[in-house]
Amino acid sequence: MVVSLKDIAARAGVSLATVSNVVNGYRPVGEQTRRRVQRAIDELGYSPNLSARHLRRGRTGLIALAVPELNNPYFAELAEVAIRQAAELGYTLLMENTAADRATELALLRDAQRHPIDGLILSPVRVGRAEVLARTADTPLVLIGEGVYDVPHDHIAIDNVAASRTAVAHLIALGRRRIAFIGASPGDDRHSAQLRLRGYREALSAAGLPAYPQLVAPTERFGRRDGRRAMAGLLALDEPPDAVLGYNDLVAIGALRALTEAGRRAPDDVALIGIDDIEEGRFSSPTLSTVAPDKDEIGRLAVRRLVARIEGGEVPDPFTVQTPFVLVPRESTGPAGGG
Amino acid sequence: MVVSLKDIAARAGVSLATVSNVVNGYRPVGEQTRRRVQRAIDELGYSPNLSARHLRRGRTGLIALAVPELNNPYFAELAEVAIRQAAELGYTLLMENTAADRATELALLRDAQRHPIDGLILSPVRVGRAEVLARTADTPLVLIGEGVYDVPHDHIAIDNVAASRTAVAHLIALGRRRIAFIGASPGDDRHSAQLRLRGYREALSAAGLPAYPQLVAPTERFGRRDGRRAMAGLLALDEPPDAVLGYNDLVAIGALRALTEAGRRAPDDVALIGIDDIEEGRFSSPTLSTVAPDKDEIGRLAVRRLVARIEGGEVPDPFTVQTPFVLVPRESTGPAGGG
DNA sequence: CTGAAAGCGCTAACAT
DNA sequence: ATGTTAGCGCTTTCAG
Repeated sequence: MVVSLKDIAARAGVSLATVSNVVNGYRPVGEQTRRRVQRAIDELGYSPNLSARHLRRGRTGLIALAVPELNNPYFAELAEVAIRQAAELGYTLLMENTAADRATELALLRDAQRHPIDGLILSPVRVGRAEVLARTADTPLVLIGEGVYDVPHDHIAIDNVAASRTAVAHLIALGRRRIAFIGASPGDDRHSAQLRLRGYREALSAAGLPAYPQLVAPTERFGRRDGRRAMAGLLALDEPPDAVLGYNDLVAIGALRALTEAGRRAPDDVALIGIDDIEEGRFSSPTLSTVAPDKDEIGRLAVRRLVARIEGGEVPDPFTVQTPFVLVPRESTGPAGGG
Repeated sequence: MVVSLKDIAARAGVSLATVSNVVNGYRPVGEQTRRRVQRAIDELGYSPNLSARHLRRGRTGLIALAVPELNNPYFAELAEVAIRQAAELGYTLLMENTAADRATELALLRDAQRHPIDGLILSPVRVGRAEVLARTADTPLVLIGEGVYDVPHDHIAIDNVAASRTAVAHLIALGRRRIAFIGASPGDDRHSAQLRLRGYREALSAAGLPAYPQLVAPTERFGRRDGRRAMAGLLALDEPPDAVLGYNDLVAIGALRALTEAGRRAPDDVALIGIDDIEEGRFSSPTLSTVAPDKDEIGRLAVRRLVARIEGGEVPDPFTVQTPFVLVPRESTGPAGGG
């Protein structure tokens, strides 16, 4: 049987409003009354009907985190943090998979999702500044992790250009000279791929190294198999690279596999580095060097920011936060022969 | 601005009920009327307020998938399938992380989650038959993937005993004789760990091989680092194993890393096999042999079954489905020296 | 085929 | 400190 406020009110001999106040603490309630109501609640096992509450309040208590791939451990790790933070703030977090699909991202921006939500955290990869600016939906929006800048929304991201510059500088410091980049975006979209490519070029140029176009390998998507295929291509060159930056750790791990299959070794023949710091990279052989964003910080900040927007009040203007990152050298770029 | 049924009704000059019928198709509507209403809907950009609908219908359109680790790629892959299937059936799927915590699992069984849901898919690891039987909540429940049998609920799982028997038989067929199992559950819970251990023992016994107790390594949890620690322990034995079955792929990958760190090789020194067939195992070096459950089937079936229960109608009695699995031999158990 | 109206359970404004 | 009540937006029964 399902008990409602009314049942509690009847049992405790008080009005609906009083029960509601005991439950929500919106108005003070006398100690005696409170106890009686609480007892009725416990005895009858009442829990509020959230649909009714939501209808009345105009809010659902639900926020969504939309990411391009659920399967990517980076996003799984991020989701874990975000879910916890959301729960702490009294919200439930819904995972949404855009599958890196432009239409899906646009639909989300338009608020056209199946379930009503109070706010959206979006990791956009196929929409850019223009589409975000054109948005008319008024559900609060927080952007994470990609390169859509200068829009009137909160945005939490690492500095993609600096991250990839750091990675390449590390390779250069180790004496590598023919450095490849795997995971350029073939089209105009996937903004972060372009930013990471830019960082790669900047690092080369800063070191006075030539940029060989054939060492920039585009990929369709950004998973392990894409990294493997691209690396196989690079190894088939007359002069293969002596180091590789992968767009992310997954791509780098795919590249590592291609290397192994070709009978070459990292870091001896080719040094490898990725970006993301997924746990997998700590257990590969060799372990994978990477640039580690602060996932905890990103996840927590995104949720807190969004909830602040939803609940209104004294919220500063939308702003972009660049969260810190650190270089994590591991075996795949270690001194050759180390291992 | 937010448009409601009333706005559409006014615009189209019809009653609320008619608009509702155009939207839901619950009763037939005249062609003329339908067109007029549809135009109003398009012009004003109406979309139903789901909180109101849910309040009225007594359902939320939300189902939850509760798993012990979001981070485990096996569950991420499963979630991806389940989310898609749910969407196809008009439901939104909520991910819930039990963190393999008994209290959390019990709370879910009691329907004590933050958000109201129409049904629950649970992968229980710390509760057993008794707790499930004691459940009084009437939200439909589908169990997946673990060893809670003979309860009046739908249950989708592989045959854990058979799966691990198959894995060990494979190792034996390759000539291995000192076979270890990593990932025994230290306590009484984590039922599936016990089932897989049983399969391991059955396979040894069927082949007339001795079961060395020191080759059964318990782990606290079931991640990569647990596998690594346990393997390091096994390698320190006077007579280390010549093959290892990991409770799951993650544990096996951790074990593989420990092997590499110890300067030994798979499969030459120790053959390795896991269970789950996560993508990571196709890219490790060596690639990881495994027993592959049909994740697509499990995810789809679980959701379909749950939705059938929710929507009532002609639903057969609760039943257990054992989904198929296949042995996937890869390099980690390949002929020694093969690569 | 269409309309009127009740009411799902709750919160919050208005009374007392 | 507590009670009364309108109404959130929708579905669905009852009338016509």
